[in-house]
Amino acid sequence: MQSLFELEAPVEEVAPRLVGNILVHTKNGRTTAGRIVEVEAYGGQGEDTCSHANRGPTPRNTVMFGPVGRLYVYFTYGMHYMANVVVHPKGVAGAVLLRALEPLEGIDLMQRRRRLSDPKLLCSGPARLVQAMGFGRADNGRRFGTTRLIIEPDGWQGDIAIDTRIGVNGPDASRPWRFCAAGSPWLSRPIRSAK
DNA sequence: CGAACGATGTTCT
DNA sequence: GAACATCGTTCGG
Repeated sequence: MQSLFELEAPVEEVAPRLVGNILVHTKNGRTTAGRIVEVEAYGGQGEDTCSHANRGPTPRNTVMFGPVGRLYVYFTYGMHYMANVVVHPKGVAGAVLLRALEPLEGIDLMQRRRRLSDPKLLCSGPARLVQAMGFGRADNGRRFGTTRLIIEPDGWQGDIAIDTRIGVNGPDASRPWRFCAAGSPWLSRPIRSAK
């Protein structure tokens, strides 16, 4: 990723721009990669009741407040990790949750990590893609832009489908902050808003 | 099909 | 003590 895609902008503007780019992770000499097809935006302190950052900094969410271009990994539901790209719009916290990838490279390794062969189930969900890509707690705060962790532009030009975020509650749950590659067969769930 | 639910443990009130 | 940015399985129509 050359210029971090101008990540220092409002998170709801950065999030759709990340769709179509390729997430690349190299671990123990093996590379897995996938096209980002689904993301969600999460805002800063006092801006978004659905965001971990809403109530201010805590031990868990410190990476969200930190420098731009880092990976924010957290643990939830007693068994799952999820990963975000940290965005830094004008000094406030913000992050883009990675919700689904189209598997492109290292699919055999993804299948081993997931203990599944069905390609549709490898990266179509925030906890699934984290497992397939080999992310974990140790990757919280890791910088993008090294050979180990890259977001690669790819010239992808497709339509963005917009929806409300999945699995959140509260006043801001109805914000249209879920951004998907329109028509992609790799989404975690279908687009609902077109109903 | 879709809806319901249990697993499982960290985080914050 | 409750909630949790989920997943995989089971159950019902």
